[in-house]
Amino acid sequence: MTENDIFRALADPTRRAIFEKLATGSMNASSLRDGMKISQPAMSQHLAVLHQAKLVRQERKGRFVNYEVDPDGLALIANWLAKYRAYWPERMDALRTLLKDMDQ
Amino acid sequence: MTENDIFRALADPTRRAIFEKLATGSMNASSLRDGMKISQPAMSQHLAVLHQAKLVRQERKGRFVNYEVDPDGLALIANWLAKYRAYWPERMDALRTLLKDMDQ
DNA sequence: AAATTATATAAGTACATGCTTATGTATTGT
DNA sequence: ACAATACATAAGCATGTACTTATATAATTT
Repeated sequence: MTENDIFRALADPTRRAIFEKLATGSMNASSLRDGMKISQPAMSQHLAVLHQAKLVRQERKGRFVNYEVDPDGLALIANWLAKYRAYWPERMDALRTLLKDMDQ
Repeated sequence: MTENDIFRALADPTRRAIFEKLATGSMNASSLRDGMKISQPAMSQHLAVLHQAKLVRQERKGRFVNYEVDPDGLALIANWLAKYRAYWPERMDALRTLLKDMDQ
C-alpha cells in the first residue's frame, strides 16, 4: 500500500465504479458484477488491485468472498490532499460539511 | 477537467513530484526541471497533462511560462473523497486539523 | 465422490502511456 | 534581421495496462 498503488488503482474508471458500488454496502464479487458488464476474471483482477492499494478489504465467507471499503486507503488520500491545504479554495462546501461532521 | 483526467494525471509518480514541487511555490518549466532529471519535452508533456486536469494553471511571462497549483483540481478530489465520508476512520488527524482551519 | 458454484490465476493480445529525438513556435537580446 | 533562449508539438518506440480465453483452486450441494 503506497501512494502510488492508490493513485494507480483509482486511475481506472472501471475500478472507481467498482469502489463506488462497494461504498453503497459490502458485497461479494458476483454481486458487484451484477449490472456491470464486466467479465469474472476482469472483476477479480480489479479487486486485487484495489486490495493491494488498501482501498478494499476481503473476507472469505464460504465459497463467496465478501468485499468492503477499507478506510486505510481513503486515509492516505486524505493525507495527500491535506498537504495542499494552502491551495484549497475558499468555498469547498462538501469538505466544509465533512469537517463539521468530524469535528463535533 | 474530469474526474478521470485528475486521477490519471496523478497516477504517474513523476507528475505527482512535479505537482508537489509546484506546491512549494509557482515557477516556470525550467525551474521545475532543476534537479529533476527529466527532459524538457517530458516536462512539457507532464505539465500539459496536469493542466488539462486543472491541477495546474499556466501564464506566459515573456518567454517563460509560469506554472502554479490550480485549486480546481484539488477541489474535485476533495469532493470525490467527501462521497466516502461514511468510511473515514475515526482519527484522521490531518483532515480534522484541516477542517478546523476551514470552518471558522 | 461427483457435480456445481464462486473466485483466482495464467498467458496472450490490443491499446495506452511515458519516454526519446527532431523540429516548430514564441519571445528576447544583440 | 539574426542568434539565443524557453517552451510546445510530432513521430516513433518500449513498456504498462486492461482485457480476453483457458484453466486452477476452493467451498458447497446432491
